[in-house]
Amino acid sequence: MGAEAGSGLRNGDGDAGAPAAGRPRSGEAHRAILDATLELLQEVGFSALTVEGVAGRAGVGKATIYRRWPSKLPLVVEAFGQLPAFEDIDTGALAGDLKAMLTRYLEDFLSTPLATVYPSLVAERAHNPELGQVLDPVLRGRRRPLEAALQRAVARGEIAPHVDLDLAADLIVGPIAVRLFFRGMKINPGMVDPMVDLALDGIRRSAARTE
Amino acid sequence: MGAEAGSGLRNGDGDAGAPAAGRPRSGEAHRAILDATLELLQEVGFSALTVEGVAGRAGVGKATIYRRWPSKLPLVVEAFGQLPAFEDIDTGALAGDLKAMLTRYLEDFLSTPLATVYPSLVAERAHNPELGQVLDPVLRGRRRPLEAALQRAVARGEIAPHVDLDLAADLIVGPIAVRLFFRGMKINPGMVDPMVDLALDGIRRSAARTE
DNA sequence: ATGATAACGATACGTACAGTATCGTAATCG
DNA sequence: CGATTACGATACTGTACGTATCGTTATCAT
Repeated sequence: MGAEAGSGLRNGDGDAGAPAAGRPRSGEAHRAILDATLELLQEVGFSALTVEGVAGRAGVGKATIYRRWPSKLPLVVEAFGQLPAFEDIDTGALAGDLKAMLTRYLEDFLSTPLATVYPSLVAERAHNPELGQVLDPVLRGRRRPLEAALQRAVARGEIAPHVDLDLAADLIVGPIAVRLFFRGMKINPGMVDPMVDLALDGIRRSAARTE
Repeated sequence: MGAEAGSGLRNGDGDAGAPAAGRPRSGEAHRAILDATLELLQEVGFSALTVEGVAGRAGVGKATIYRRWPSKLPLVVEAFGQLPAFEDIDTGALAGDLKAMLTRYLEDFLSTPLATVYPSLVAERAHNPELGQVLDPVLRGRRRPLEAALQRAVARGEIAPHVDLDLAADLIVGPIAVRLFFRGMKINPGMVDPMVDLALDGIRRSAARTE
């Protein structure tokens, strides 16, 4: 459950300390398994991914996989952790930061299996609390750059100090999540600018009192 | 693929027209299957739901299920269609409408399997285009009341006429979707008001010019 | 060197479930 | 009343999970 290899009883390559008797685990096999997992996730998606398929693609026995990961799910979680997340970009202004970061992130969705793996893990977590405990820290780390940009904006005075930044981050990411996962819309980098602008300025007409 | 029973070649109970020879399909069995599907979805979630389990719970043979739905997925889609969606509430003001509708909707998440079924279907659709064609119209219908409330606000002058209402709806729903599905947060009706307020007013400080 | 240990790829196995096919039975139409 | 079709039940095939067991190979301790 650590940040390293998972829940195997042995150490793969990093994390020296215990000497360990017998043949050490092959870091090469470890990487081959994760690479094959990502490849197959991209090709067939999560639900059609089989451990036997991963073993075959990686040139590895099934036991070698089950020796490291207790089931298909933790394996996919670890492979998912290697996919790109938000990357912090500091343009000096909130709107510029957000637009640059989101544009970059959406590009990753076109070149990686993020678009299929992400919802699969989320769906599994919906009725699998254990997965949540492993997945949530990963997801939280992925959006930290977004929170950093918002904090810079507070320091700059662009955001009022009382604003809930956690909620603000959800407001920024929300429309993308909805369109990508719930509505299956194609990803178009041109949709980023109006999205960010609306989240920053709000839906309601600012210069009109209703009554 | 219609709005009725799915893709069976016979008609269940509604839609008179063809006389049909032989024993008619049992509407009772139809309902028992859908009810059992929803029960099991709530109990074990989507991925652990088996057609055999549904048949057993419904007191029905497996063939009776496959005679009406070609596979597990369309069955779940139809069961999903019976779950509650947004309900239009007109309070006379945009903020009131949205807060009331979202509060009501979140309550439904606590009393139905919405919270597990929704992400499961979405995940499956991510790498299953056929499902998207069946699911998307259902999802679009579910949020129509939300769009209606936004249109009323435009007519009232609460929203500037040039605002993209489709995007605005995503901005309203986004934070809930993110928190519920991606972050696995508990549902708290008290989170609705600040959520709506932030989406309406925007993240950026309105009375401050950055430079 | 050599023996103990453990991972390696390969493969066989038991279990579970999807989806199909086939029972004998029951309901509806002409 | 006979033709037709759905019914619940059950047997069947195929696939994939997860476990166990091959003989082999790499590393450590002696």
